[in-house]
Formats: sequence, structure tokens, C-alpha cells
Amino acid sequence: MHSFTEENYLKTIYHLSQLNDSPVQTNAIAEGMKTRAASVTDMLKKLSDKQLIDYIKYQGVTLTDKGKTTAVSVIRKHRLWEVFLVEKLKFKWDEVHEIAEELEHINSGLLVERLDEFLGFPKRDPHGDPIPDHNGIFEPDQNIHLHEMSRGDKGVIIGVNEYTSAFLKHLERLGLTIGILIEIEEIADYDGSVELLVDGKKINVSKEVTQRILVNYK
Amino acid sequence: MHSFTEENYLKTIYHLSQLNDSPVQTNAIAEGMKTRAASVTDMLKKLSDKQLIDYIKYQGVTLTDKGKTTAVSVIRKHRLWEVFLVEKLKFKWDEVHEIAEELEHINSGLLVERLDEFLGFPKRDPHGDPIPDHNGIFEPDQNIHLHEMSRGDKGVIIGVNEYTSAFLKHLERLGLTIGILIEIEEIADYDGSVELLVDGKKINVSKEVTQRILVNYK
DNA sequence: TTGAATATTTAGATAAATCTAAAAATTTTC
DNA sequence: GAAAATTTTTAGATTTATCTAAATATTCAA
Repeated sequence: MHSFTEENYLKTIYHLSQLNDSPVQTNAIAEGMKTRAASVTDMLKKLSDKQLIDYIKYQGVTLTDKGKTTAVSVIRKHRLWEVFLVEKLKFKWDEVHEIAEELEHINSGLLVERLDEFLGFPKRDPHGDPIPDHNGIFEPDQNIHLHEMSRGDKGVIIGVNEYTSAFLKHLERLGLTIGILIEIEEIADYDGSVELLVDGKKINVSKEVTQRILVNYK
Repeated sequence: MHSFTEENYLKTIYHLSQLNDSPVQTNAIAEGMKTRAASVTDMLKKLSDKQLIDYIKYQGVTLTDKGKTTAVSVIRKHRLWEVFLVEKLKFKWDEVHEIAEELEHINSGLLVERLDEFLGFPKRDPHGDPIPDHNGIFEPDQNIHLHEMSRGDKGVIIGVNEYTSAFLKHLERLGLTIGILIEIEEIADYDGSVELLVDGKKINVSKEVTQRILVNYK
């Protein structure tokens, strides 16, 4: 078995390698794990010895198949527990991330499968992130960041990529939650802020916010 | 916050001090924690520094109020999660102990209270053990071990005090599960084995088994 | 293409939880 | 009540994950 720390490293490396395909750098991992580069180097050696990553000194790391499987399994558990907390225990979507960070390390294959079944095999977590299935397969999706859309485009908010309570509460105040239909009214050249049409009302959101919202606009 | 290990020590000390009121001995803790006496001594110093136990060298330990509160909180979580696993995720009563050993350390007060509510504020776990309430209060009970009963006594099986899969499966084969009404037909002087009347049928159980079954016989 | 800036690794420490072996305290037995 | 047996503690190592400071490698920019 892998320690909590090892699992968290794998998860972080997985997420970082999704952003840009190139090998993940030590400093990026250090930032993601909120630790120092020297600590990352130590752990990379360990993960490499366990054949969970391919690691070349000074060149960064990529996950091996074994490492990827482990990372996806942790992500699956994280997202299923989030669904449980929101759907069954009435938590708000901005309250579940921290608890799921703990629950994701509970170690029982049977538990995960029973939980999945109990929840009705959900496809997405409360933040709109896809939940990989039993075999680690993600449903293919054609999402786009809000800031990549053009004037007149329409779509449904399908997810976010920041999970702080501050950010999620901000979205809620604006009425920007999962499943909401939006339309791009205007994009300001000046600062990249965007005017949206939501439920008949006009809303202005900053560029920072548009970069953190995923939209499904098939 | 306390580490998983610290919480497990407190839980073990709590259970041992329930058996006989006297201070709990180092060796007993070592056995309960499946570790060495030397390791126990180290941890006792630590727990003592944190004022979770009263510890006198060579004399054994008792929990302080603070230590007791922590132990009971962990036990509450353990038992609530067991109810969840059996009632909601269709686990068998002999499959839940190990998983609950992990879940009991998840650290969120709100989670425990929401879980309790979701489960309908259960009073007992699947093994018949009482679940302390929000304030750490156990429902008073007048249970007795099966081996303390006399010929002719009747009662309802309310719990067990061993949780190995082997033992629980054995009980199931005998039809001795929580809620079953039993009557003592005969107690053998020879080996202390007991003949029970269960559901109209006669069943023989060894002394070892009778020592591990709790009966409510009001 | 070389010097400066940046990124990464190494070296050496620290803290938590554990271990074995040996010493010390307590209890039991005669 | 002293010797033997048992229990507990101490001393010193080990493992995991972390840290700071210094050294080294890589990249960038003039």
C-alpha cells in the first residue's frame, strides 16, 4: 500500500500533467503540495523506486501506468465521497473538498464500489468534475474554459477548477452554479472581464473568474 | 489535533479500563495495540505531556477527562460508520470493523453530526455496542455476558465483544445474531459449555463463545 | 556563449513512531 | 525477607516525511 503522502503526490502530479503534457517540474509539485523543492526531490526518488513515476534528474517526472492507475483511483474516491457529502449529508458544494481529502485515502475496494452503487453511479461530482468509472475511464467531455468562449456563445456551466470556499461562495453569490445556462454578452478588451446573461440578468465577472469556470457548449 | 496513533492508544486504554477499573498496565496496552511494551512507554510519556492520561511510572495509566472525551469521540465515529456500512452499503456485520478503524479518524465534527442524523440517530452499532451521543453519553444498559446467566434465564442477544470475521461467521452459522431471543437450557459442569434454546431448536456453544456474547435480560 | 538568474539536488537535521537489548523496578515465591 | 520471575523503563537505532542551507545543473538574456 501507499502512504497518504505518496497518494497525494501522485494526485498532484496527475493534475499538473493534465494542464500541459510535458513532464511535471519539481517546483510545480512543491507548490501544489505546499512543501519545499528539496522535500519533493526526496519523495520523487521514493516514488521512482516504487515504479510509480518516471523520473530523470533535473528533467521532471511523468506517471507510469501504475502511478496513473493509483492517482485515478484516489481521484475517483475523492469525487464519489464529495457526491455522498452533498447528496446524502446535505453539505454545501464549498464545504466538501477538505473532508474528501481525508476520505479519499480510505483503503477498501469494496467500499468504493458499494458507495458508487449507493449513489447511483454518478458521472460528475458537485463541482462538475467527471468521476472515473471502476476501470479508471473518464467519460469523454468537450468542455472549454469560460475565458475561451466568444461573444454570443452559449453553454452550461459544468465545472470549476478552483475549490476554495472563498471562490465557490463568490460564484454562488453571482448565481453561477453547476448546470446554469449562460450566454456571453460582451468581453471587455480592457481587462478581459466578461458580461454574462444568466437567467435573464446581466452579470459581470472578472477574467480571473472566467479562467476557473468550465463550460459545456456542445 | 491528535495523530491516528494517539487516537488508537486512547481508544485501547479506554476499552481496557472498562474491563477492570484499576489503572491500565503497559503490557495490556502493548497487547491491545499489537506492539512492544517499550513503544507503549514512549507513547505514554507523550500522551501524558498532552494531559490525555495520568501516568505514573510502573503504576499504569488512567485517562484524564480530556483523554476520555477524545476516546469516546473516536468510538462514536467508529460505531456510526459501522451502522452506515451495514445499513446503507449492505456490508455484513463481520466485514465492517476494519474499514471503520480507518473511517473513525476522519476529522470533521460536522460530518459526524450529519452522519448521525442521516442514519436516524442509531443507539447501537451492528454488533450491538451502544453508540455514545453527541455529548459522549452512553445509554445506560443492563447487559450481562452469556456465561454469567443461569439455567432457565431468557434474554435477547444485544452484542458481542469480539469482532473477528471468524468469530462472527461462527455465530451466524449457529444462528446467534443481534436481536435473537435465547433461553439457557443447560450448563455443562464439565467444560462450561452451554445448551441454548434458539427459535425452538437446541444449540450447543462452547464456554469461549459464551464469554463473548452480551445478552440483555431485563 | 558566457554570466546571471532560476531550478533542482545534496547534505545534514529534526520529529514521530517504532524497534531490540539491556537495565531497573515491582511482584511473586519459597 | 531475599532470590527469582515478571513487568516496565531506558538507551540507542531505524524509518518516514519533512526542513534549511549550500552546492550543482539548467535556462535565459545580452
